[in-house]
Amino acid sequence: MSDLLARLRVRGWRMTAQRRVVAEVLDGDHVHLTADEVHARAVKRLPEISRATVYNALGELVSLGEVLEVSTDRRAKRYDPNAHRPHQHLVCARCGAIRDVHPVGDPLAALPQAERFGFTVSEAEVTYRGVCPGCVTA
Amino acid sequence: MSDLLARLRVRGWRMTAQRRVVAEVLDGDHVHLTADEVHARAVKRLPEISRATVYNALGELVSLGEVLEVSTDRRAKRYDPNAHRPHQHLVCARCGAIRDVHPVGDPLAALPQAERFGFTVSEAEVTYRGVCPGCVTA
DNA sequence: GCTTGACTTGGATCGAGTCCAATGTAGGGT
DNA sequence: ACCCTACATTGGACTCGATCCAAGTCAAGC
Repeated sequence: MSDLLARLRVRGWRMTAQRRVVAEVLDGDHVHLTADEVHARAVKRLPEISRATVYNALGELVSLGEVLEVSTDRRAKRYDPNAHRPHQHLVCARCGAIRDVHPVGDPLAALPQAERFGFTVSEAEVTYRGVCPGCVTA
Repeated sequence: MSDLLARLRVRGWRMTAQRRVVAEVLDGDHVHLTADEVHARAVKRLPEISRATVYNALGELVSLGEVLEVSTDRRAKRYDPNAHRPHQHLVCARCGAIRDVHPVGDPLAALPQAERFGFTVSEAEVTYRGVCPGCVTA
């Protein structure tokens, strides 16, 4: 879909085989992969790629703002390639499945000035928790 | 303030020296301590208490609903003794300070049925991020 | 094509948390 | 008061995700 590779090249991101593969993995499915899952998929295309490189590449994509980090629990961080549109996450408490969701209104607006305690508040991150259809019936 | 110890006893929580100390630490200051910080304070009163025991006690207080777990980043979980009133958290991106805040309205209500994808949604956890007054001037 | 500064590697290391078998003890029963 | 036993504690080993590092490799500008 989105031409992540092209955008990265334009922004002067030094392109290597490893980085290309990582970017391609993320640009493919719009699921929320862990670093290890990204590594597993990357290995299929480039067997020698190391975990450290995957971590490096992911970290850079995050600081470039092309990918979002999501940590909904104490397990592995997940990487969300859908960085272009603001959204929140809905997580299944049983199986850990994650969906992007779009609540109405700006969650930041719900925090009155009096509740900001002098902070410069820049972001509101909402995690909805529940049980997904699959886990309810199972 | 809240008589955590009394409530625990009433609920049949088997009381040991270690558990008492952990409960007292949490009931004292209303700050958001990590497990290690709880342990450090507990050791002052009961030098032999082990980390594992602190983890056990904290875990039980959480499942009893007397304490909330807060993980705002990839670092250590923090424990929030203010479980009796619903609230959200405001976190300083620089120093990690946490404040309890009370946004207006129910964040759960902001998620339309169409955005729930068949999940049974039970909870909305909001983390506001920003920079605290101390870190802005520093 | 050379050069060089940036990238990659894998193995060591780290930090938070969990697990476990051995030991200790709270609290109900008598 | 004392005993029993089910439950709690201990600390050291272990897990898991992530980060660090020094040595080797390579993309891209000249």
